[in-house]
This record gives sequence, structure tokens and C-alpha cells, in this order.
Amino acid sequence: MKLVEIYQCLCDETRLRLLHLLLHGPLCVCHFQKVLGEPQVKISKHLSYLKARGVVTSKRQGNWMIYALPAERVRSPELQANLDCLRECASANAGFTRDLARLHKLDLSCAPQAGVCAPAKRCCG
Amino acid sequence: MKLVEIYQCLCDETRLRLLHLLLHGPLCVCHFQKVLGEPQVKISKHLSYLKARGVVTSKRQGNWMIYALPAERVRSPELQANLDCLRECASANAGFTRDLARLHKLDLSCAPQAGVCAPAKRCCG
DNA sequence: GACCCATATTCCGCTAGCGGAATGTAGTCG
DNA sequence: CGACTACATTCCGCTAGCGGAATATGGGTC
Repeated sequence: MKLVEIYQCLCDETRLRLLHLLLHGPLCVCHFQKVLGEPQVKISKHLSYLKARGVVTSKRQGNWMIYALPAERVRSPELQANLDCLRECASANAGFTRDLARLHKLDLSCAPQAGVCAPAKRCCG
Repeated sequence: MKLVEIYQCLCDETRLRLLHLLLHGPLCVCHFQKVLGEPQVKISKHLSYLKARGVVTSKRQGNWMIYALPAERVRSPELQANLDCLRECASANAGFTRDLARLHKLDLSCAPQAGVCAPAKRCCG
């Protein structure tokens, strides 16, 4: 993975928010929708973009697709460095911390431990 | 300066190389041309892009425009963090270190201390 | 003044990428 | 099977941004 490709993944506001949330654990698409308040297409397409470039992984679990960052041992040093940098920058940023707050509220009504929807009919009510 | 704007500055190969060189000191445009081996328009336009977003500064010195990173005390924490990250990533990257090698060769025939062309008629011969 | 050098800007064609509406697909439940 | 949920993909219009050719600007030298 080239360094410039990592930056290309980071240079969109929506993708930045997605990646920041993933720093705190795997999530399914409907979680992103609720936290970001953006339409499903938008979320889904940006996740595809990230996946095509190897910056996120996905696996299906029932009806839901669980997105996550690549395991630490698989991450390139460049990706790791930039994720660390993002975490640091985001922690001092109101917009990102607000996303995080919304995420934590969601987890309470869902499956807090893994960011994965409970095996129920509907996701998060 | 918003975080995403910093990433937008970093998401182009040419700009990445420019910024990496600037990590090692101020430079004038003709130096960039020789190190990158890219046409003047291209260099100049990318520097304009960076300047418009406050990621580099410029001052005129005779015929030459000297570009530099903003002084450390003026840099936002986000910019500082990302420049540190870039330096770290670039140090392990062949392409970037090659640029650096070319830069150092140039400095020998010019004005090594400041990365500024000597007050001669022509820049770097 | 004329001429040169370093750099910036304008113009133009082109492509990547964004956002949204509509539609397709895959899995679950009964 | 049909109905529903979660998500992906396709299509389309639009804009930002890239690269290059040509031209403009601004300072230096003589």
C-alpha cells in the first residue's frame, strides 16, 4: 500500500469519520448510518472505497456486514502511523468526539462488546 | 485549518514529495524542479495549492520564491502531528530518500545552508 | 530602455470522485 | 414459498482537481 493511497483514503470528511469510529472497534453499516446521520448509499460507497484499498476489512454475519480495521500485525507501518496520528488528532476535535458519544449511546441498546448487532430480527431497534 | 484539509494536501504524490523536502528546510522553486524532475507549471501549481491552504508559506528573495513550512510555533497540532508522521513514513521509503539524495547533491553546487539560491544571475547553473 | 530569468496564472481538455435515486442481492424469519 | 432487513451496485449529473501549452508578471542586469 502506497503512502499516498492512505492519504487518499483520509482526504474525505465521511471516510475520516468512518475510520475514526473503527479505531474503537468493528462496526456494522447500520451503526455508521446512525452515528453519522448519513444515507446508506453514502456510507456503503465510502466503505467500499476503503475496502478496495485495503484500509478496512469486512465479513458477513447474518444480515450484517461487519467492518473493521485490518489486524495490527497485518497493518503496514505507514497505515499504523497514520491511524495513530488520526486518533491523536481526533481526540482533540469536537466533531469526532461527538461521533464517539453517539456511538456509545447506540451500543447500550445493541451489543456493546463488539459493535456488532445482536442476533435479532432488526438492528438496533 | 480542518483536519480533512490537511489530508487533502497530502493526497497527491507531487505534493507529498514537495512537503517531504520542505521538512528538511526552505527551498526555492527551481530546486523542486531539479529534485522532482517535473515541469515548472506542475510544481508551481501544487505549491499554490498548499499555500492557499496555509500548509506552506512563501517569500520573495530577488528573482526567487522561497517556500517553507510555517514556523513551528504557528503550526496547528494537527499539522504538526501529520508532518511528524510523514517524516517517519518517508524515512523508510525509497522514493522519498532518493529525492533527499538528489537534494543534497544540488545544495553542494548552490547554497547549502538555507536551500536558497546564491545571489547569482542564474539559479544552480 | 531592452533583455533575461524565475515564477505565476490563465485556458483548456480530461478524469476521478462525490452524492443521490433506483434497483439488485443476500440472508433471515415464518 | 413470500415478506422483510441489511447492504451493494448501477446509473447519472456534477464538480474539483490534474496536467500541459501558452502567456503574463516581476525582479535583475546591462
